Amino acid sequence: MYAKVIVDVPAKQTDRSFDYIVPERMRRWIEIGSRVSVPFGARKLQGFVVDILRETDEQLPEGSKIKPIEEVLDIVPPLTRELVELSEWMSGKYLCYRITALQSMIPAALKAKYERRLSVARGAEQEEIGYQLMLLPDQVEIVQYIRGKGDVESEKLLEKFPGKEDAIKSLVAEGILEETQVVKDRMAKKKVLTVYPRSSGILEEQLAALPANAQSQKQILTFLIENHEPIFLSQLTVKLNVSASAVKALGDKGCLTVKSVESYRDPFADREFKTTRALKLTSEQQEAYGLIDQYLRDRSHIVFLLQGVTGSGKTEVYLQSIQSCIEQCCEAIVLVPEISLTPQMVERFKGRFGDLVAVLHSRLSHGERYDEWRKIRSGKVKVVVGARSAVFAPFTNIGLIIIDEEHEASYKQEDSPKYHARDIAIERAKHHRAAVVLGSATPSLETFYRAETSSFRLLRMNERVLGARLPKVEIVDMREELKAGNRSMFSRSLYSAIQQRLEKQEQMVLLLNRRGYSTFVMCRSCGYVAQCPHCEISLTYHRNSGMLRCHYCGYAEREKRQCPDCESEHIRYFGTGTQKVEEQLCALFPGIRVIRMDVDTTAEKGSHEKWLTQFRSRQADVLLGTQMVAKGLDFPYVTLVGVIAADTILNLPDFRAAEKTFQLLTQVAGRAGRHELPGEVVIQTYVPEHYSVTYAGQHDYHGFVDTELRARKDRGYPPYFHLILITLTHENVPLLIKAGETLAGDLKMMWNEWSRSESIAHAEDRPLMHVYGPVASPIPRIKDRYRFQCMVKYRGDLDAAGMVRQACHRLELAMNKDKLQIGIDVDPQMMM
DNA sequence: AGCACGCCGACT
DNA sequence: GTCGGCGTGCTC
Repeated sequence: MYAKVIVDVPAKQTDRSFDYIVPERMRRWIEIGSRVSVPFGARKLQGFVVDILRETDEQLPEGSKIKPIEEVLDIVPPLTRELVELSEWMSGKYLCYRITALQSMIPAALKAKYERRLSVARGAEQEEIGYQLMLLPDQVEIVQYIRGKGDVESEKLLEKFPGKEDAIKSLVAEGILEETQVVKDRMAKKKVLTVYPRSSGILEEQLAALPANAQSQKQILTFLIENHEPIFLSQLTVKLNVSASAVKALGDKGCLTVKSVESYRDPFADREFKTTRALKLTSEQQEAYGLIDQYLRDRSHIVFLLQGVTGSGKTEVYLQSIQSCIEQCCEAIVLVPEISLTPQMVERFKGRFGDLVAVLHSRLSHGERYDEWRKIRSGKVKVVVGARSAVFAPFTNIGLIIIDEEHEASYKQEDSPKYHARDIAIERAKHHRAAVVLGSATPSLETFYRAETSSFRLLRMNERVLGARLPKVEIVDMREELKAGNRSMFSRSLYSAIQQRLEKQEQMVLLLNRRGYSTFVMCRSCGYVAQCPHCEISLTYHRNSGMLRCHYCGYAEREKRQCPDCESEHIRYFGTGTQKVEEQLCALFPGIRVIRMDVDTTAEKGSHEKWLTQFRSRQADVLLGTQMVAKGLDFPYVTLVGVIAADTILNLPDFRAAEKTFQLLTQVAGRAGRHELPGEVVIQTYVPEHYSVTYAGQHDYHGFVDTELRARKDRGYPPYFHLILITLTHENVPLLIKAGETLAGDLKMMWNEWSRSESIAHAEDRPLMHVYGPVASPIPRIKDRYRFQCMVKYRGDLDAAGMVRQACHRLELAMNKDKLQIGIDVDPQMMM
């Protein structure tokens, strides 16, 4: 019996399976998806079994190098066969290594940790040491130390004997010490002391026999007689306010046993969730739910786009669909953007489905995450709610996958494998014959286009559940403000709107998509602009710390009073960040209470929730922040939403800039007036005539989409063309340009050959491919490496990814040892 | 990615 | 004449 194993080495040369013999004792355990430890060259590595060959004929060809598997690392394989197959699909689609795809599917706790241990070799006898072998005193000491411990981890040994690497090395070389390698998990399973009561009869007997002064023991026995089941020691002592010694005394008397038992860490252990019932659906909701339900019952694959305006009650449709899914004995995955995975969100799911829900989000510790994951793998839960990576939940019978706020950029992973959770969800759903529900008020153009043209089914919900009206939106032209002599960052409209809320004691949300204080620092005399020395990007001024910071690599330097070039003192700070807005608010409205939320104030764990809770309980008037304040928040007393500068995203070098601006404006506008109080929105901009701003002001998604689709079609962007972005980085620019030209040239040649071999029809949708570049990336240098990129645009039935793979492969061969880095992003979200 | 093997310069 | 530099190539 052989196993094909993908080993834990993300490199081109090892990006294939290696064959291993499965020893007799492992045959009943090993499965496709098993995690194993295998010898690989001189090392021992973790790997994943991707295939098993049950060949009985084990005659190996002469000189065959095949080795046996060392160990199967889990009783239950961490991956299902379906996920193993999915990893193959992923590596083809996103051009990543197979192992990278596999690793992204398992919790970090199962990432291998490699450990080397040293022990004294058998045969190295006590007397020999120091005499026959002529060891140094240090070495004798080391050997004695190891002999005393049995074996010692290499790193620990070095800590104990610092600077003695050579002494240890020669001991190993001479065969006195032996080195073994171990593949370990990163995380131990949590063990909890648990009290197991003996039979009730024994307990009652002992209770009667207790001396009168044994109050605590009496209490414990009474409790255990009433609740005759195992209980955690810690829970028992807290509940009854007794000490562990009293429990131990009862253990000695034979009333109970205390065992260390593997347990799940439950991050919600001390939270109680109010159970909720299904709400009555509106007719729109009912219609959407009915159709989803029908597909769940038929068990046939489909993708729905559930387009509902903010406040139309999408979540209730999700909840009832999940209920139906569970009733069909299937499992459900719910993806939400990381930022909206708040306790309130979790509560809605836990409240409805209780213990059947596992929650996966980034705030969990590795251990907690692993425990939630095990509940999924073992079938203890039927629903998982989580951010992007929860799409890999190891369920075996998925009926429904929901992606809320489908248009969110955070569903795209920015490092390898650069997958999009939406693609993964659809691929998995095909396999399980499951339904996918993509929910959004402002669907991405890709999704909307597919719903309009072909494969997705569109469900619409246009009414707000509580009958609340969409808020009135005022668009303020900041150029007019300037003409009228208003040089402040608040227009007259916004100023008076804020004033009014303060008087009425209502709350407001202000959005500015830039953190820090000033966005760039320039010398008025010579034009010098403070830049990061490692990244070609201007530094942002942070007033609190008095530092200039790079938002890409974290570089920081002290603020400047004098120009470093011309020594003039005409250093000025330009642009506006959240810090500056906060300062101005406090200056203009004395006594105003502001909560600022951005990466800088929410770095600390749990601070995000802390701020929101404070704001919800009306301890502040203003919630000021970057886009993180725009998503999914729902505060009854917010009646004003102000966008300080709607153009910040619009000016980015990104073909999705208009789409993102429209989505952001629509989302924030939806924050106002969701309850009884009517809402008002003020959007400040220098380009009030831009269609992304005007359509957002009219809450007109379709108007926006029509215009934007036309623009995309004209310029050859998604959804009409697919993109592949190839980024090359190197310290040396000429070499980089040469590499880029080689790459682009190769790709163009490949396309020409392909198109010549096909009979090209002159149809609208005939396959087509364009190659652009090399050009400098929008951020031309990061961490001292220059960046150039090539862009492939293509449409139709054409294996562009395959061509890119081949071209990059060739480039790597031609330029290997030159430390050229190649990054490939299929369907990029960002053009950086 | 590591790690071993192998071929050339600065030392006892 | 040996130790060790890191270039090259392989890992079932």
